[in-house]
Amino acid sequence: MSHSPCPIFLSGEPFSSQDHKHEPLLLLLSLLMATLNSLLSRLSSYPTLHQFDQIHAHYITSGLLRSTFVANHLLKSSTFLSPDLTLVLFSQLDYPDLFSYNIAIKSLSQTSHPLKSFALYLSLLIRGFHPNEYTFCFLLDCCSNSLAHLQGRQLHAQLIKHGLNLTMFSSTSLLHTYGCCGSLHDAYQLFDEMPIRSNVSWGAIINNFVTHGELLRGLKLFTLMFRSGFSPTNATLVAILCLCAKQGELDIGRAMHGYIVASGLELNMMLGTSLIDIYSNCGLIGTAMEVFASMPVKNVASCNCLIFGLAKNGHGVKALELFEQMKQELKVRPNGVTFLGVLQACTYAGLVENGVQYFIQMSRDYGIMPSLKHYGCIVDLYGKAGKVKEAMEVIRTMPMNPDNVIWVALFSACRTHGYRELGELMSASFIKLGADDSCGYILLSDAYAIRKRFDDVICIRRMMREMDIKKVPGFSSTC
DNA sequence: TTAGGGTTAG
Repeated sequence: MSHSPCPIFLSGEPFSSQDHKHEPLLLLLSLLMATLNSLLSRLSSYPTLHQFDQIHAHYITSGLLRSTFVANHLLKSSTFLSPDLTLVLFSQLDYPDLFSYNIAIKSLSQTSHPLKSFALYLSLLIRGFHPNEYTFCFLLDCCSNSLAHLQGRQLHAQLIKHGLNLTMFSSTSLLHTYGCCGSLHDAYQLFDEMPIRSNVSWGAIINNFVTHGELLRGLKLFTLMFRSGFSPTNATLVAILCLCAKQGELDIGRAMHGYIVASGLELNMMLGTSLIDIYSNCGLIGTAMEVFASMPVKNVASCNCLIFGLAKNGHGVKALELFEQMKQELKVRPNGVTFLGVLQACTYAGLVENGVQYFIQMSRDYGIMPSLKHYGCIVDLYGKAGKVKEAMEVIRTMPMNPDNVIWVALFSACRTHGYRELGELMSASFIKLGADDSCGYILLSDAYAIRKRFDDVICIRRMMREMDIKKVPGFSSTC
């Protein structure tokens, strides 16, 4: 341990190494600090609740907890366990300092009521503390997590008041908060005024535009970032790739892929999975498979992504082969999402029996309880195969209420496989329930049109107009 | 003397 001349505060009393009459006491303190350092180092990694409780108890019995510095270490380590635990500990502090307040505010940002942190902010001001950049970063996290635009603006004013508005960390946090609250103009203005920027601040502003669907503006900034001498972080690349996958921007996705290869970046889980998503969404399933094969490490998300890609590109059997490979060769444990992909693959390949077996396997072998989405897949599996009665039986026996998606799957099956009257009856009941999903109306109107009941078709279409229900136009994401 | 900004994936 170092014998720093820095005063150590125990019970509020400062001792200095320069004070000779306290030499025996200092020796004792040295021993105490050695023990303390050893204990603090045990807290520096991720403690288990049991370890935490042991150290907490030791601090209480030894009286060490009366030191705010020691209490702060305990407070910090409690954040690895639960924000509620941190807040309880904070409430028990007799003399919290700014550090303690900051940790408590940070913990509140991770709870379901982040804006309670403003009461702590007020309290620290009343106690005469001067908030620092940490305080504002954590408070802004609270605003971002609760989409509190007004409070974000109030903090902006406080930052100006405390002379911290142009610093890197607080500006980046603030522009992120503005972005989260949809205030892209404010975010951009702030970014524009920043005297110094980092690749994180570039990433934050690009992410703001990209997450709001403004791919071109994001890309413009992406180019500008290179010109300013900054390189994108993985987070920035993945944000752009995600939007490319969503919007079917194959050329941009390919250019990003080219950049990743040229700059020698490792195709990690995030980047690899995003590329698989783009290529499979754009119909280039072969390239998606090549990307998957070139990934040095695969996890459940990358496997799931390719299983879905194969299924929706009409390679149901290959998707099931990958599922088996995932379990046996890659030793990756499937999750609930994997089974959604597997069930969809069975539906597209018409493998009803296999699908039912996988549905059983999911809970029996992996302990995954089927969700509404899994039941939806089974209804669709039976429905598309013309087994309408089995599909109805699933709906009758499932432990939760069916949603619109499940009803629409059943209506479609009725229409496709000749159960027209049943489909009409269900669509009519669905509409009577006051559903605002356009599918029920469209299916019923189609059913009437097939039977040349055009007066009824007009009636349904009029109802849709009056209730302002619009059919979502079809679109293709392939290029 | 302890903390920090963006974090993205079926």
